[in-house]
Amino acid sequence: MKELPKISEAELEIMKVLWAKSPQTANEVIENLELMMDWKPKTIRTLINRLVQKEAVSYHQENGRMYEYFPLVSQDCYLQVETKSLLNRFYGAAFKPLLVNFLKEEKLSTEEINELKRILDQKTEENRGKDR
Amino acid sequence: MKELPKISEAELEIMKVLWAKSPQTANEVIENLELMMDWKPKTIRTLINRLVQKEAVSYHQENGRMYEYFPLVSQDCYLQVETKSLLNRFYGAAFKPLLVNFLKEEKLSTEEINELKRILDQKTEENRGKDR
DNA sequence: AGTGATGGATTACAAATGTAATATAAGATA
DNA sequence: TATCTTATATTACATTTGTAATCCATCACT
Repeated sequence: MKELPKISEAELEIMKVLWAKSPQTANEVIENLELMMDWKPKTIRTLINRLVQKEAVSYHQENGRMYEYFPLVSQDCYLQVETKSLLNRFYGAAFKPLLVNFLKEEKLSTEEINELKRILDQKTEENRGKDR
Repeated sequence: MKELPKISEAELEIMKVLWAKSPQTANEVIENLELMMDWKPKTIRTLINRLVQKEAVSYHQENGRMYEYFPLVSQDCYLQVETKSLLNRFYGAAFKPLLVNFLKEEKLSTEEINELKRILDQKTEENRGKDR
């Protein structure tokens, strides 16, 4: 249970790129992001460096002079923490209203609904015997 | 569809207090928060003022010289926006993985599971005929 | 070897945020 | 009415974030 570094909005874009594929050189990350984000290359390098400082990202210098960057925190881990944080910010741990709101608001395809139901069924199973 | 003001982490604590009960005077808000937050009264007033500037909160001067503050944005509205924002930050609108992760991680009581299933059933109904 | 290009390190600077203190004005009090 | 309280308004200042530009070292080329 290590402390997760606080990753800002802009920095998160970098993380997403590295989560999608890693390691990547700074230039690769820049190439990926320039399209979407309209950021200057220098800006992107700054963000990468900040992530390194925060120990959310690290790098090694495999072959040449260029670094290859890779994430130190997993997307899963981060998502969990962020989700809980959203919850806590709102309800102090009462997650259900969020979920309910969430489900009601989103337009889900029949297939998606079925997948979610399957997950819920599985949780019902998990509860059987423990939950009484 | 008005633009929702960006509410910071600390400011959100104020909002929570006002969402729980409003209107409240600054002093009431302070009383509520000093326990939880270990903030100086002046700090809390600053936060309230910033929320007023951002038009997330307003006030009227009902009886005495003290203002009574109340939220201008509803918790529901804010929660929706924030949830979508969390989604977008992670998946760029592909919400399903979040939901799945969410459901998997949380320990739900049987009753809660059933409530969620009911909602999903209802959505299945809504989709019938439209979704094919 | 000298020079230019380029990656990485350092520095810059405004806006937002966290965290208050000081100043002011208007009731409460003597 | 002069003064003290106290609520509100204004100001302060460090840190984080967004958004880069400049500096420095090294590799590539002539």
